[in-house]
Amino acid sequence: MSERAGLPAQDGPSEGRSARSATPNARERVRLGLLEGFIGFHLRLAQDASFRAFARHVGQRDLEPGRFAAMMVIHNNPGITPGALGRAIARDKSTITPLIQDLRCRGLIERRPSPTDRRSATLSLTKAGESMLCDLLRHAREHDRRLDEIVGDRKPELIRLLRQIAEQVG
Amino acid sequence: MSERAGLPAQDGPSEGRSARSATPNARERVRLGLLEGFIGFHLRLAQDASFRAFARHVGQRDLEPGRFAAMMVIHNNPGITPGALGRAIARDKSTITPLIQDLRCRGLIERRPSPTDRRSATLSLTKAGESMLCDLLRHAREHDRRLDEIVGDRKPELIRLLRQIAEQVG
DNA sequence: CCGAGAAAGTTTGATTGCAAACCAATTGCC
DNA sequence: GGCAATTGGTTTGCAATCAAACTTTCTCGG
Repeated sequence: MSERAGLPAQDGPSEGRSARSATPNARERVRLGLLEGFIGFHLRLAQDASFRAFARHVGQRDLEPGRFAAMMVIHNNPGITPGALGRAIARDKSTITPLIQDLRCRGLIERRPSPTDRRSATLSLTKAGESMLCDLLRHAREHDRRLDEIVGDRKPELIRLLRQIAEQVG
Repeated sequence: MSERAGLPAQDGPSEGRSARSATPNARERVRLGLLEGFIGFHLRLAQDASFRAFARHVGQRDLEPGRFAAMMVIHNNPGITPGALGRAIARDKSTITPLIQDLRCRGLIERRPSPTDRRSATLSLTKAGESMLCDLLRHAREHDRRLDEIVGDRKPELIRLLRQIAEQVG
């Protein structure tokens, strides 16, 4: 490591505000040092910001990004099992159980015993689930359009990179 | 195994490789549908994978990504306040409090009352903290090099995009 | 067949994180 | 100077996760 071990100039002990809860950013010069070059760090910031924005736009109407993704996958794969769903959206199976219960309680999905495997179950959207999803999709698109604006024509490349990271960093 | 329970499985460009633990092979075609085009979704998958890999490489030695980032920032900004730290790494202030206590308990950072503001405090790494950070940095670099391989020469562009997302999606 | 081991889900425990309520100190405004 | 509004931090409550233990059911080799 290096960069600077003991840094001299300490531009006034913090002030302004920025990243989180409030305003864009005033002048709060915090040095990130090597962190600046870590992809993982920026991934987290971006994901966090995106998640938050999504929750604001869409979540208002009773559904956060996670649930939304789950419903999308179930919609596209009616009869999918909880396990496969978990793998598709990268959630542990123990996280899926309560998620399913929640969606079921709200009458959005149906869960019936698998005809071929008595341990397992199959999931599908209910009528209400379909229409809720349809509604959500409108807002989700709107949100993603915001992201699209930011990345512009680099979107395909960005997604390609992100997917590679997700798949290959193992 | 009756994978992909009832789905008609066809063209879908989504050749879903398993995401989470286990199931390395087992061709499991889950269609993501529109989700495929959502940047936010891929951000989450990538961030999750990255986080996990980091934790495996580095975290083994008692420190997860979050703590590491915090220490990096403190290292680069000795005397920083908890609030400014939180904004720098995008963590709520209420999350910072216990984090600081934890690092303090381990003797990695020091926390002293701010000379200028009696509400606030200043943070800095201890000797032990510095050497621990130095040690972590080696492993962190190694981890990030893995990411670097994946993104190749698109790294600057990727980071630029991620930062724009983090900043502008407010 | 039968038993060993894998796999699907659920349960439980611990961690991480946000948000809102709260307290103390500071700043601003008159 | 004095009081309201703001800001820094802490506390508390709650949601989302993961990991590991456990139960039931499947699958397979012999």
